[in-house]
Amino acid sequence: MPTSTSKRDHIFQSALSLFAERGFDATTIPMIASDAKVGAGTIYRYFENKEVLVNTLFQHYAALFTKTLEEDYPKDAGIRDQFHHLFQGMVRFTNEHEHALYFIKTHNAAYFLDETSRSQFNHLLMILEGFIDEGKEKEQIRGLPSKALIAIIFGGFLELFKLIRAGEVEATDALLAGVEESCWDAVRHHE
Amino acid sequence: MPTSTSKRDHIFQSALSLFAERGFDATTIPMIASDAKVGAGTIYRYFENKEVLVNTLFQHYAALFTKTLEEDYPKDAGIRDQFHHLFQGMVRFTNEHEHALYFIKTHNAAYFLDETSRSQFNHLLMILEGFIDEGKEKEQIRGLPSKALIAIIFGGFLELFKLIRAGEVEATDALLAGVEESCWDAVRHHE
Amino acid sequence: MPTSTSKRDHIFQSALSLFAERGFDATTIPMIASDAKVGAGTIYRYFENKEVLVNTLFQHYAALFTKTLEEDYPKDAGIRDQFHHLFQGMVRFTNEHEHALYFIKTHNAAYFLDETSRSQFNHLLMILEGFIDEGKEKEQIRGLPSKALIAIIFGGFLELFKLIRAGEVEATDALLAGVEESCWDAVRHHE
Amino acid sequence: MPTSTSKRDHIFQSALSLFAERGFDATTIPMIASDAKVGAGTIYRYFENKEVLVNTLFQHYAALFTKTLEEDYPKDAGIRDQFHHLFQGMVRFTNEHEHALYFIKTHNAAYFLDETSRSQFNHLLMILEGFIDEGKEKEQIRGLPSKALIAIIFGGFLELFKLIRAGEVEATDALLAGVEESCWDAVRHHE
DNA sequence: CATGAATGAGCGTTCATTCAT
DNA sequence: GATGAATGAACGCTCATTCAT
Repeated sequence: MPTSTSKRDHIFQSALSLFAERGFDATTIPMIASDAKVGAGTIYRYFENKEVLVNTLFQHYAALFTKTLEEDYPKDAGIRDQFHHLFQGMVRFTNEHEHALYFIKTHNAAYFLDETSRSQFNHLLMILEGFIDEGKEKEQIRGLPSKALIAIIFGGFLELFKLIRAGEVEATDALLAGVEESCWDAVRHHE
Repeated sequence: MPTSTSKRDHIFQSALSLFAERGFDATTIPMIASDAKVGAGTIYRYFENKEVLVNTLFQHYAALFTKTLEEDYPKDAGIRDQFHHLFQGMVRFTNEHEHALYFIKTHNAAYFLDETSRSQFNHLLMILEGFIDEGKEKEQIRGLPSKALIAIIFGGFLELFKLIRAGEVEATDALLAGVEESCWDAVRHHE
Repeated sequence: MPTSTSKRDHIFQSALSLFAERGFDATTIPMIASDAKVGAGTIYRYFENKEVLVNTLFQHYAALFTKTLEEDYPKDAGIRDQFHHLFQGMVRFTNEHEHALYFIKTHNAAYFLDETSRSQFNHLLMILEGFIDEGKEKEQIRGLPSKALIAIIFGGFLELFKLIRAGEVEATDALLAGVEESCWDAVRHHE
Repeated sequence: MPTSTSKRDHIFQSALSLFAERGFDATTIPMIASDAKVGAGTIYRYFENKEVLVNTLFQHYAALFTKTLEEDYPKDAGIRDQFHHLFQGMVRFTNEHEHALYFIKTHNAAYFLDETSRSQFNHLLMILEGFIDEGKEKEQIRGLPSKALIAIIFGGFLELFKLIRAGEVEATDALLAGVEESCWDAVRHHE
């Protein structure tokens, strides 16, 4: 059992959930260290400094999320099916990595992100924008700024998962389907 | 016009715009003081400490926003008109208090908010939920968790205003109407 | 009585004597603060950081020493009189600024000196080298590398003052004259 | 050839050259370990801690230098020949142990030296003082504090070797002889 | 024996807060 | 009241030292 790998993982996980819950600036290295049950100095064996840590984290989960969205993407299906694929990707990804999407959403414009992180995030945006632009061309998605439409989708989705985590709502298939439908109605073209 | 009142106001305004632009943790007291053109010590004449300042600010604008939404609320009009009233309230409020809604949205789950701030924010949510619940009863709003529906509305609205501030989009009436329609479609009941 | 000026001076003096006694790397900011009887943070009101402090110190005393050497320099006198002037300058300077010359000598090649400090020191060296080169031309100073000759003069002089400070030797005029004569014999041309 | 002895030697040599080049405080244990091609922990098998290491090093080379000066000392020769012997000893010692004399000279007053190191260094000084005192008695060396005279000799010699190492000067026999002569003139009695 | 991952004390530095003016 | 110089706790980070392997 490789101890060092598990230590790096502990640090990674603690940093992810603390950054997601409190934000980068309000999360201290001692906090991460104590949450990960390692000495403060140990963090620096695995990450050059706090900014490298947050960028590594960001890139890792942005890439993972991108992969989730791209995998088995139904290129030739209808817009609605493609939307379903994307929405299901968010659901699956959030189930597997509890804080990751919230962390990405709340930190994607932060001052400390490096070029790699920004372009990683842009790649992610472009996938979503590509979908939306294609839908606009086919007149199946309404003619609003893509970023606003993406924000609506993310906003609704993340809020839903906050409620689920808080136990205020149960994550039934019906609920998920309902929110998907709501988001879809927000973006689709109505005659 | 009493000087001290205007000093308090300067501090208030500077704090609001700095918290909105940089976040609570990245905003220092000297920054606020210099932006407000007062000495750093002066801030402590009006606010016990930084957390009291941010909470006062939060409560003030949450209350003001609440008031804006409640004022002239068309109790007896149809759901769609009520929705329009609320959406227009957001527009008006943002025009009058540029950074306030963004500040509220980005700080409403922060670790430093006290009980009063949290309940103030809950009160705001409850107004919106009241509207949504009434709509659900009349089967004109879809049967989803109210908080998720509110998130979608806020999300879309704020994203729109970010784009406008960034100059990526022009704030035409048509655009505002389009986003209002999108948000409405996200929440309204479709047969 | 301007308190702040005296605080800056206390910091300056404490830093000078600690850097001279322990060296830059072994001197901590808390040490300087406690020696100067100020809070650690106070040092940063007057000096941007530790490197700026040491460079300010270096430049200040290098300039002062330069001035001492240049003042009333007997341009038209003989080499021996010029040497006497320089040696007396060292004596006077060290009496007025106990640790300064030792600090300059031990830190003049340090990695943390900035361009200004280095050129300040080069200017000082050039004065001494100018004297030596002139003497070499007149065949009154021996044909050895100027830097080696300067080192001998400084070395003897500083060692003398260490002994005086340690109380191992009394600073009589006779002693000073003797050391001056020894240094002079080390550099002068003998037939 | 026992491995452990060679490891200790590697550590010793690496520590010597790093301390001489960068100074005690700027030299880290990992630096020494990596230069010596051993693990950082291994250093602690041979030396209790960093201060013990530097003291051991200091005492070792101070003793070796002492031995070099004492070996074949021409007790019955004239003062000038004895001086030549000592000066040649410095040359030989520096050729055999490149950084040792510079390390001794730059660290002989350091805060971390223990009593043994200080007395070892005093012993070295006393040998030189013995020579000087004898010369003073015979009125062949001038009547100045011995330590000041020794400083001049060391100062000139080390400055010479710095220039040689820096490539600013070529180490010819003529140069060595010239510096020896300069130092001798600094200490010898002139009528 | 030798290693290097792990630790935490202590560094340089910032900034919320106090208080003499 | 208003100020900003002064403070020191706490930050991000380094490195001497330990100890499980």
